[in-house]
Amino acid sequence: MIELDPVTRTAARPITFDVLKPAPENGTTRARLGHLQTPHGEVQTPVFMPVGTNATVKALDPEDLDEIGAQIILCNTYHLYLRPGHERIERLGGLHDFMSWRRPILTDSGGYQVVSLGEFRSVDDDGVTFRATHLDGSVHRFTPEHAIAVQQALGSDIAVVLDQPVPPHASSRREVAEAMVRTHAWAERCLTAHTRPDQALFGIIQGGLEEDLRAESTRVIASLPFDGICIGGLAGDESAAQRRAALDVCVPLLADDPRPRYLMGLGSPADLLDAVDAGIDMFDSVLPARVARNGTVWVPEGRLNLRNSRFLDDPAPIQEGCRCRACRSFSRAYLAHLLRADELLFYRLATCHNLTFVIDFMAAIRAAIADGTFPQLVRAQAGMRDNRAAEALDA
RNA sequence: GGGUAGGUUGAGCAGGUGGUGAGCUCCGCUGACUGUAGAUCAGCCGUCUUCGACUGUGGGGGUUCGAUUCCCUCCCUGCCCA
Repeated sequence: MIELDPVTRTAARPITFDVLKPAPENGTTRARLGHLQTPHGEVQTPVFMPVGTNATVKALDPEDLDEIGAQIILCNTYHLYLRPGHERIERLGGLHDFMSWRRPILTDSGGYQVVSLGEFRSVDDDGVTFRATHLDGSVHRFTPEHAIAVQQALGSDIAVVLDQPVPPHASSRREVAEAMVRTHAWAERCLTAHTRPDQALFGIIQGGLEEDLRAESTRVIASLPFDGICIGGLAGDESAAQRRAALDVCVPLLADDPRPRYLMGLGSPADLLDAVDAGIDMFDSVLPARVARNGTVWVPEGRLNLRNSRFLDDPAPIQEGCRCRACRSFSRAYLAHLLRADELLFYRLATCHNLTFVIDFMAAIRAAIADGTFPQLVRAQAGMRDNRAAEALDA
């Protein structure tokens, strides 16, 4: 049963996005406050989405995610297609039931694997052929239509088109242009293939670091009836300044566009702040969780590497006043011990902390936008560097 | 006391029967990580003046141009016998 929009008499969109507080007219910032309504609940933006590639945010369960305050998570189409299989998940009641996560889910299309599995795939105009090298080496074909079919079977709230990102520094202008044109063609094919009425579909802007290509891609993708606009190909090896320059091309062209803007793959606090300032509403990244598993935790002053011997006798929590389960109960010394002993609890606690840190950081950003102090927040954090915490400890 | 197998850089090993032992794995130290082939990866891990140099094969002595290697002796460890 498809609900009809009372005004347009067309099928209601699966999601709605309302800008609660637009960017100020005076141009000091493009940061804005938004509200996203999905079939599985609402999301306050700007938002950070933890990544749960294999239908789990590594080391956490849904109760942990609720406690952390995750509003929406990202899962991966390619990985779930390979294992356990999208049809199996569909038979088992869809991705939400399967993983027991009741809040919204956005699925990535497998487009990122075009880059990350660069050695194990080939791209042509019709799609991508992957070799599942981390499993059995079997060969799999992803076309735009297939990527949509898998995501419809999974039943995510938001699906994403198959695209072809390119690594910014390893690609010539011609390669960037070719991948962009292909991405545009695939975007249209995804729109045609997509039929699930309770699932939104986002398009993806590409164009590398070439200003004119970014602008062209923005215009093309924005001209299509997507429910949201992703900006892809940016959380790679480009500098913060290059990334900001690209955003400053894309976002102004979307100034009058009512749809949410999602910058794919960004996750460090400094990067998030800058991108919100540039006008981005949604983010995802493996960074906070991966970095946590590898021993680094984030604090307001920067980062702490719990592998460092200095923490073995440190009775303080990771971050004084932090509400996460690691900081509520445990010392840095205990966490440093768990890490050295390869104890599994470490991964859960460290991940809880970093995700709580990022999610609280986004909440602080929203609060600052709401009360008009966001530009001050940007200025206050302008010197934010990753090694400041270590310097503070040494001082 | 007799026999036997050993003693290599924090640990565990490899190698080496006259001509370069700094090789590996742990441990340890440090760094990286951004739409997850990542609870992973990289560098360091005897000393120093560190693109190199020096020292180092249980201790001492001997043979030799040259010894980790051959000889003598002592110490230590495991096992077997008494």
